[in-house]
Amino acid sequence: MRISALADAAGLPLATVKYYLREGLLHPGVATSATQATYDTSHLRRLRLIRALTGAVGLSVQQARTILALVDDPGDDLYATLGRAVSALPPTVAEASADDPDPYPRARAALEALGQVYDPGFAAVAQLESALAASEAAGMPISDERLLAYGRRLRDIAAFDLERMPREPHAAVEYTVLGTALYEPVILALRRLAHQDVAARRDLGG
Amino acid sequence: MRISALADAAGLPLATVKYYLREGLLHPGVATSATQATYDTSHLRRLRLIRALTGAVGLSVQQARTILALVDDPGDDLYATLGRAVSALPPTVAEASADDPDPYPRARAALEALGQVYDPGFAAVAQLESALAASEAAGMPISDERLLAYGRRLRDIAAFDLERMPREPHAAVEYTVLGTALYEPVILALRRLAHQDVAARRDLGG
DNA sequence: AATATTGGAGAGTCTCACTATCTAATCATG
DNA sequence: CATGATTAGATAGTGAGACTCTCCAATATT
Repeated sequence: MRISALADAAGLPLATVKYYLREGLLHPGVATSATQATYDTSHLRRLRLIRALTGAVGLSVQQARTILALVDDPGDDLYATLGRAVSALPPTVAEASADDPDPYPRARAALEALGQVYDPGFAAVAQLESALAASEAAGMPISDERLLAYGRRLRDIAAFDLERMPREPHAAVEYTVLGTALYEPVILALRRLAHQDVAARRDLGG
Repeated sequence: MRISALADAAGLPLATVKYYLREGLLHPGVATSATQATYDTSHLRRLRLIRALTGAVGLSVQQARTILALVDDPGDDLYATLGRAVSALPPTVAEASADDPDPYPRARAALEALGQVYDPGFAAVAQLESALAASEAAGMPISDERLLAYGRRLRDIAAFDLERMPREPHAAVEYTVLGTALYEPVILALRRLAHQDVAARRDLGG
């Protein structure tokens, strides 16, 4: 398959495919001459993944590149790889100053209330802190009760996710990293729909 | 309070505050002369809300303006208002062509499996469709089992949210619209942290 | 032989979210 | 009350990001 056929198959403008090649999101085809290369289904699959990440998930090209690089070339430590993936995901959050003894007080309190480990090195802790701070600043702080309600259900979801993790290391990384990113929009959409559904039922009931 | 004091209090550059005024995100102060106006704590609160929406929640200025307009001036129909808010939230999704008999097949099947109402006019349905399609295109389709697992927990979360809704209509709209947007980053961060926690426990246990 | 396509590089475009500059009027202060 | 600082409001400029276009020489295809 030549590049224009690839672009057609993916439903993308040729110029965009060339752009992704240039940016290193898409691996080059096999060169057959100075002005020709062939592409296969791996390129097509990759393009679909790129569009899923930059589209529905809402990543920038830079963020998508980071995620793709982790999937392509995971280290031997699933933990560290997941950590790197999470810190590439939005929201991007400023790094805490090294000398702050308690950089994420809200997140620390929240995790203690939930009985979960608090590791300030994990990017999601900073993300939680900024999300809690934003809610508070906007005048809608999150109560402990709400935190517990949310935390318990999300823990169930996370447990479900991990139960399905493939055993083979490379597949496990791919599943974990992509599953974290790709399923987030599903989760948000389901919550929004559940609001509607629960409200509808409540009204009908009385 | 004058505009520079307001900017200082909010921790924002003066030029940015002026920009929000121009864009209609921030209501004008009370003019005391041709070149002077005074601002109060309502302006400060609004600035904090704007930054929460454009920062942690990740909305564009245009999206934030839509959300803020809904909170400021809700219709008498909470349903319709929530619907408008949801369609202002990312991901932005293309409208289905009017003559398509089944524009959201994946979302329809999903909601049927969950036993929830399927209303193709609700923006979150289109968002769910695009999230499911993206997962599928990326090679990680969502099984019914997973959908049920997620759906049940998110329904619990939604039920919790609605139980806490204030009675007074204006407050209810504010709570619902802002709660939908502001708590989403919290939910994503908690899931990411739960992955880490569950994985850690699993490793310790076996 | 004539026409089309390609890889690769560079430049152009469009949107966004600010950020800066300017002007005339008004304030604050010594 | 003179003088420097601020202000509202308008216009213009900036830098990043994600494409999109144009070129060119070298093949491919017909």
